[in-house]
Amino acid sequence: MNDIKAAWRALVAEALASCMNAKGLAGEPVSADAVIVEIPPKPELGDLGFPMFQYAKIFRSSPPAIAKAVAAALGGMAGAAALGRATAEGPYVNVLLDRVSVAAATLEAVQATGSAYGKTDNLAGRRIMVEFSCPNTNKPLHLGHLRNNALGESVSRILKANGAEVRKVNLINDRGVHICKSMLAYMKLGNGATPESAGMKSDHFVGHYYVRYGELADGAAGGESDAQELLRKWESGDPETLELWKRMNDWAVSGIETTYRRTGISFDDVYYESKTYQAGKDEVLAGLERGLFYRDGDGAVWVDLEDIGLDKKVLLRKDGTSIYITQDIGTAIKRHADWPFDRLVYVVASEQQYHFRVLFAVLERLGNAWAKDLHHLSYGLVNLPEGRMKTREGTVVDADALLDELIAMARDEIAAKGREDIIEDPDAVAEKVALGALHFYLLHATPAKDMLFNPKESLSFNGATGPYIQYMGARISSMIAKDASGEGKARSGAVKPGLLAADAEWVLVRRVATFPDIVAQAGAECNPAVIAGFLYDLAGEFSTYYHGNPILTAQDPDTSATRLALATAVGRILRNGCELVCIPFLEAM
RNA sequence: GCGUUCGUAGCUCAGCUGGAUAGAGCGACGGACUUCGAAUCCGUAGGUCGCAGGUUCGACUCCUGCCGGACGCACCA
Repeated sequence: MNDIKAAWRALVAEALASCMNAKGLAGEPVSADAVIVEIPPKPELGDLGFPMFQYAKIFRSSPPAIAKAVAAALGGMAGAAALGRATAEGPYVNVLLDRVSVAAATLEAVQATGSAYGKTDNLAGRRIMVEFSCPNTNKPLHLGHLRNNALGESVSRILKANGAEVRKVNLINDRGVHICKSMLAYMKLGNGATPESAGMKSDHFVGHYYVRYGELADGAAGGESDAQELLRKWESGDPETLELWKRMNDWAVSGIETTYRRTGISFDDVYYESKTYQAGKDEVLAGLERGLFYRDGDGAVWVDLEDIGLDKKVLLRKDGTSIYITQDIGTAIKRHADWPFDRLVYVVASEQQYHFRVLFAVLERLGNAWAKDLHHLSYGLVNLPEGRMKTREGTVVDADALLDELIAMARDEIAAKGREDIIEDPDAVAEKVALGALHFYLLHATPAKDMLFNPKESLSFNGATGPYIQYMGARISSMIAKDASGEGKARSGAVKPGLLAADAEWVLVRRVATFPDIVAQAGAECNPAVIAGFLYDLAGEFSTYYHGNPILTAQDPDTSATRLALATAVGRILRNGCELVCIPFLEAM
């Protein structure tokens, strides 16, 4: 649709120029890029609209008068007549596209490209690394991670659909005081238990001890000196400490990986903080030697960023151990060496905006020219009706528990609708419906905004939800299957694009034709919500359409065949689009 | 205090680089299953787009100020 818009902008610019000539007006000709296109609020007004307000000064006449002149000029241009019809509507020049040719071209494009329909080459040749998830190994994933994972995976798929070479990376935060807390609790309260002996998923097992750290003397007192002490033993390489650390980390990581698998999330490469923090220390010390940083009286290393509106920040503690930002410095440098990227996107919550501004500034100061290619994709928190999720208050929405609940609900829904015997594997379908619901919910809102998760109202499968979109896909798949088995009239008819020119069909044709533009927009903005919203609109329009327009049982075979071709194209877009927002496409549900 | 960000219907969210009457879903109320799958569809009610200025032919959209919320400004991660 963007190409059609571009063509018409050029035509309107040409028409404006000829009108200026006709009136003997001097001045800069209007460039096609400057012409504003929009979609008229009502379909009957046209497919494209061009406001004429801005030309009133040049023409020294009213916008409606200009619109009439421009529409008349367009009417006399052979190039325009072939593409559609221009009319003046008040201060606007509106264009009615030639529906038949657009419909024919769109259906043909969808059919010819199939799973590739919608892809662009806007980012061709670009290497983009996307970092997301980044779990701590002291507890299982929660709802906030699910938003992060969905965003990271979806953005990666969208960037790839725009032609980029994408590398998805994870960073496991497997060292630090918080890890030591769960280790301490396990040492004192664990009695040698294992996830197997306790009958718990291994990451939940580790998280259980992290919570129980509060039962220890130091933990209950709000102190953490014993954990700091253990961290020092860890950094000095104490064998016993390392052994326990490795065992507990393996439990945590393998449990978290299980959650990734069940949600369809994957990575091309995984970095471990325990392996990169040392590199960060080295970089900081090298920067210190070069005079980029300074050491205070206590021995801590600082960077002064006040000249660019940031503060003075500590990069190394007085005892020489590294902190959060230290390892991020090392990790970034290592990543660029491993896989030189044109862009690195960090999918991290908005609460860390300041951290990333500092990180990028430090990396630039260290002389890394690619620091300008670092991008923080900031997203808002997932809040609960009672406020923020807090581990201590037990208000954290656990990822696995939420998934289990959604799956159970989907399973009940399938049973309630009496479809257990119709679909092949109800349990597998229930899982996919649950994922569709979860991912649509997490991705339909603009990333930057905080969002509210109200369990009672959010776990619905009706209305603007993932399952609504999946349902339309299943209905279309069902129709296609019936046609293939010989039901209906479509097989005896021929596809006639001329039959798609009516308003009802045109709504869908136009929407389908817009899909590549939507993919491009989502890629440019790194915003899956653009795709999610589009899919919901398309599904809704199709739903309205097929309620009022019989397809397999249409009056005549040609109409049936043509409508089925349209439905097939819609199904294709739903399938391609769902892939981009991590919503499983279902043939039946 | 400083910085970032958000404020659209009772609730959850859309609203394209400023443009024609601000749109959905949920909830409420009323309709539609002997007919391609009712996880659906159709209709009704519901908004001075936080407030006040400014820029503009035109502002939900841009600028300023104020009010309100969230987050950050740790030798925690």
